[in-house]
Amino acid sequence: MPKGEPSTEPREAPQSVEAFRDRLLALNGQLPRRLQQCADHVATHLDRIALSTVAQVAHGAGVPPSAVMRFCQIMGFTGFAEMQRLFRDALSRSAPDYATRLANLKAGGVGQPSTLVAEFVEAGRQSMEALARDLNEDTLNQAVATLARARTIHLAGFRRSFPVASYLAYVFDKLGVAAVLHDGVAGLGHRSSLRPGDALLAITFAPYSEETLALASHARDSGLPVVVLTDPPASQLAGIADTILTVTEIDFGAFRSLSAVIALALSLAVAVAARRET
Amino acid sequence: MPKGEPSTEPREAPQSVEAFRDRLLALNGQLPRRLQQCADHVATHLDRIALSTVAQVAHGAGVPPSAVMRFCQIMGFTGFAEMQRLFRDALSRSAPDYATRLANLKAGGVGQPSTLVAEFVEAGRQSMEALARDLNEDTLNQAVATLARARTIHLAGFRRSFPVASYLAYVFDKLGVAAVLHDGVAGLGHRSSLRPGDALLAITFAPYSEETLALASHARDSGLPVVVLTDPPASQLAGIADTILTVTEIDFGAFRSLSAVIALALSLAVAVAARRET
DNA sequence: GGCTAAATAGAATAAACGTTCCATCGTTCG
DNA sequence: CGAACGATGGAACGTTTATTCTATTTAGCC
Repeated sequence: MPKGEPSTEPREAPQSVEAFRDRLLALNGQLPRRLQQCADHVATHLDRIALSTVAQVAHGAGVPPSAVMRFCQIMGFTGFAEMQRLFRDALSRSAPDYATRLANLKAGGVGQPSTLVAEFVEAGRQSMEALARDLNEDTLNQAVATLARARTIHLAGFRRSFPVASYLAYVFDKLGVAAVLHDGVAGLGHRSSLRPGDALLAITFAPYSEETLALASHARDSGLPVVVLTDPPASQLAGIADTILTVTEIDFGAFRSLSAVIALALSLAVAVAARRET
Repeated sequence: MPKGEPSTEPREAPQSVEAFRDRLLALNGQLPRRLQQCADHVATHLDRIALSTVAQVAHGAGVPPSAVMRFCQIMGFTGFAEMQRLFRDALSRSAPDYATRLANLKAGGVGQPSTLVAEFVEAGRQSMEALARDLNEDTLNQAVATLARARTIHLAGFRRSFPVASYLAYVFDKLGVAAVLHDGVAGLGHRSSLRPGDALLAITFAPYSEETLALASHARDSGLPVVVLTDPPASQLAGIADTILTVTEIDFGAFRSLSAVIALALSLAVAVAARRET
């Protein structure tokens, strides 16, 4: 970063929420007290701006309304109204009339296929939000580190977890990462393929399948690290896994969309592959 | 429905967006011209209310502002402000600070696992929205009808579609619907299991896998109905499928989240099972 | 420690907006 | 055909909310 601090000088207003965040970051630390309070509060409640008044934002930040106005001007806007428009536009673009469409699909009547689609879409969306909200970054990093060290990654997932495991097998193959899918074909386990230096990635949801638990125990006994992808609470698994990644998948009826699980699994796979290459 | 038309009489205001829609439906057809215009416009742009002014809604509906005010009162609210509060509350509940959280995850830095999660979550969410937006209900109903008539449903899906096919096999099994997963284990096809009265459900994305195309052609030649779940444009498939369901899955990098495909596939399965039971 | 400049808070102002009211128009029913 | 009622549009009103201004305080610098 060059000397001098030109970033509080007037400039044109951010044209997107991303640009807004960038400017907020650039300003951080070189603002007077009250404006810094505004910046802090706004940064952690970006989504509220679209629906709040100046007075509400000011109250949230613990400053008088006039401080919020100065903050808006420092950010490059003529005032609060112009800043708010940026967030309102973003908000209405993000949900053009998605909600309406969903409601229309649902309104078709119970049992109609389109109603089911709406319900599953809704369940998937909620699952995604839950994943983003509850993700434990430390645990994820730990899982990536463990798997990146492994020579071969063994994948376990049966019944409803099998699609996830098989997708991981496909993705690891494409990424050039050695992985074995324990699919139980022909009634055979692949236990003998577990070698020192390998790791096990198990996907299982309560009630846990016996095959998965057995395989995990076996791997543990052989001294291999075990990473488990499951749903909370994972209390039963504490004894047989080194790293436990939990993900809350919202069900609709008896079935789950797998959206969040797959998103997490994919991230894990891509991160592991990236870590290996470097 | 009893005689008389009490539904335009004063009553308490709807407490939820669902209740609002219900009341809108109940009122439909028994409103004076201008109020009906308001109702029509509001029904198709439910999401805009939260962020619009009276003047904007009025302009959108092609009526003077005072007509919108009367509409709000007919709906049971004291005025536009009270009605708007309902939608604003719903909007802020739906995105508590999901957007902020996503941005924070992304801000972790390129290559960080948490950044990947944010990207996959975002891709999944967009895919879901695209599905809800673009779903062709007629085609879906047709697919359900076709599969519900089949004695046995044959499932085809290889490579990255295999997780979807295998999940469908699991779900059909749980639902008590006869289904065969053509998994290509041992290099065998299951062609001989295709019998008259059966149907084929194939999942494949461009570039289409040869196995799937071959199986679909074979089924077609045998006179079996073929339903395909694929991505647009599906022009190549027109010749070998009776029903083509398209779904746009947003990719992140080289991989797709499968969220939308799975949601659609699940809906299909549950609808087919429901249709059979009756 | 006093001088200068920036920062702040609160009140005053102005704009935007929701709401109400009333005169006019159209429709229906006697 | 005419009276009565409901619907309509537009203007006036009052409230809410953004914005500006200025006196006062605070912080920085010689």
